[in-house]
Amino acid sequence: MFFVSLIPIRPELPLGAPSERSDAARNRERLLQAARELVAEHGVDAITMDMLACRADVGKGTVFRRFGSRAGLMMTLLSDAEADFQRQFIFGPPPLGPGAPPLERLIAFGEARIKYVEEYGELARAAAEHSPQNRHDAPPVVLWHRHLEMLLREAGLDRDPWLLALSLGATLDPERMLHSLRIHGVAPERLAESWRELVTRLLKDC
Amino acid sequence: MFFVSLIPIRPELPLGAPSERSDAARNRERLLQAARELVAEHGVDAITMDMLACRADVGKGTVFRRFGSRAGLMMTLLSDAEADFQRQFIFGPPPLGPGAPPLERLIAFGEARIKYVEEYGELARAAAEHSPQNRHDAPPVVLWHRHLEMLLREAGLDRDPWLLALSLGATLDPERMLHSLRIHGVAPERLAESWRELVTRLLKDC
DNA sequence: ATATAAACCGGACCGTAGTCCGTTTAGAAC
DNA sequence: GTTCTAAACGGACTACGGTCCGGTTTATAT
Repeated sequence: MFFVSLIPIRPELPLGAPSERSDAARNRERLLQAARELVAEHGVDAITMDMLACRADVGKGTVFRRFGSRAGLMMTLLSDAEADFQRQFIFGPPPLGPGAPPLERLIAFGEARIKYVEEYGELARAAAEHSPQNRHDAPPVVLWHRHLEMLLREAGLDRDPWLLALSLGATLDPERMLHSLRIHGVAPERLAESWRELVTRLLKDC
Repeated sequence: MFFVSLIPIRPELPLGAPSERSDAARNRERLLQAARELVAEHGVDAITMDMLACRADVGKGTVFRRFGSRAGLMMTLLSDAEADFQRQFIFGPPPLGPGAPPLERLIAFGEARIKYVEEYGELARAAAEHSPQNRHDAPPVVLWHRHLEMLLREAGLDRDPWLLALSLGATLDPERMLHSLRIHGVAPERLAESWRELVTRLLKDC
């Protein structure tokens, strides 16, 4: 099977790539492994960039050259899960993938997103922190947005589906859902049920 | 006229208050004036707490004792506008205040919120930064949320209006709307139109 | 006027994200 | 193997939010 990296969070080979130097590659692996270990041990919110540099036996500058920022590191850690999620709603089986009616795909999209947040929510939140740009215009976010917009159009909602998709995206925002789940103790099923109610009502009579 | 501070952002007299010392009062005034000047001169995002302390001729510790945090400072700067907004949708004339049917009140609420963000968006965003707690559970946020929930109930939406209100609140989130307005250049009227479309569809046949 | 306690003050200090730049090293060319 | 250069490295440095604590000021009681 041939895996396409649909919209990579962090394009690793910017198209004219003079292939990575061996020490760089080695350090990247060390950093990623160290990062995963630290996340497993202390949780996303507790790890600092110095910690990571130390654990990977690497200078701080190296960490930042590799990932650009803390958010960039988190995006990199998320990229596999993210690519998988993208594959599912673009190429996967219905109702999440193509083939089902738009309403059902919308419902499935929300449900999948909720599961994603249950599993990777802390990472996703950290990947968007301290930067409205990352939060709203990161490539994966734009892709979800376009997907929602397309489904709305398919369902016959022609009045500014772009902005409406933004509203729906806001409902599925990781930080928001995580807050409901963790702080207010809302059950994931209840979130899903509310999402279903929301999109069902929206698409009625179109 | 007697102004009630409905849900103060920052309760200034915690009910058993041994009344503020005169030097404290003087410093508070100096700080607020300096803060407003700095915001006017450099914009919300550019001002730092050191800058403020320096401009107000006050120690840094004093700034933080007064406001608790950068977000706290911003809340204080917002509190007048916020109290006014609250008064309008609770006591003001219809359709924003009581007296109009729920759908019209919802529409008016969104429109008022958009105007608010146009005017105070940067402050509002800064007041919520770096703290999901502030962003989602600050007293004013809880109040808007309850208001939305009440209107949804009045309109006959009985399936988990609490969560549905959360979704609507997400649509009106200052950071999100500000991003649409400033970065994507969406016209306020278009935001308002989209909001109207959203709530109208949601409340149809209830 | 004086004593006393509580509230307040200031600025040194800390942790963390992010930058800078002199030094090292991989790898290509010869 | 030697030389050369661009890329990568590392860690000192900066900026900023936030904390701490010894000294000072205010208000009150006597």
